[in-house]
Amino acid sequence: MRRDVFQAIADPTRRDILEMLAKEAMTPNGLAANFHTTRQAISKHIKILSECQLVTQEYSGREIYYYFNSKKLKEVDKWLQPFREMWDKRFDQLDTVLKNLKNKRS
Amino acid sequence: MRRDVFQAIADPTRRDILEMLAKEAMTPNGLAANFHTTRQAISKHIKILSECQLVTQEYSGREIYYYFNSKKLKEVDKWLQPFREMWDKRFDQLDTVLKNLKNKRS
DNA sequence: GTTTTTGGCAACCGTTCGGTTGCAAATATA
DNA sequence: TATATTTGCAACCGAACGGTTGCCAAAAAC
Repeated sequence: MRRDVFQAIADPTRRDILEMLAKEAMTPNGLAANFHTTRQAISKHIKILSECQLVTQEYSGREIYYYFNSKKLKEVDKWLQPFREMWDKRFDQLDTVLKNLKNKRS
Repeated sequence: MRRDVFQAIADPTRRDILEMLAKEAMTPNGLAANFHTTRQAISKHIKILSECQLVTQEYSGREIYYYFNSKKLKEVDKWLQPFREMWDKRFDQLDTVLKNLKNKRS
């Protein structure tokens, strides 16, 4: 079972969940109310997000509030970095991009 | 068949392929030589990358050179933007992030 | 104490995924 | 022309994915 951030954000529903949790911590039921699926389906998504630490939890009686953890998204940002330079700056080809990738591998 | 950039980069082999193509255009055989799988497996990955326009192709006789298209990765970058502000700047919580997400939805 | 609400867990189902093998088409080489 | 190389396509396989239903435990409400 591969479980990394890239795979976690591959699903559009999970991306929506992350966006909602970024605004405010929510319970599984609270989240599920915003989707056209069952609570269990959402719970499965939450479990995946938890496993790669994109969300954390906090118990409050019988309710569980899930919190978004932005730090883990850094991994994606980091991977994106060398490519970003390809469209960001004046050079729209290799050059420093190439160097960065080579350093990365060494 | 859902075929978007997020799903395309979910697979580690495909991310490796993109990094290689960012350095230089390559043929399926050339790419496959760098992996411990069959050429056909790599071809399948290339097909997926092609379908969401992360790579383009150019024929040269019987060979096909695949090129990396960085522009499509902007979609990921764009989605990441509001979250990036959560770890980049002084505020490590909502605020402008919240605003950005709300504008995005409207 | 009974009932309702919240939420996890397990089993199941159809589909997709990543991979392999086999084959055919097209180009290059002998 | 015969042969070898490059590549895509189709069929198949086991595993994972996304979803559902059913059930049970714990906390809250009555």
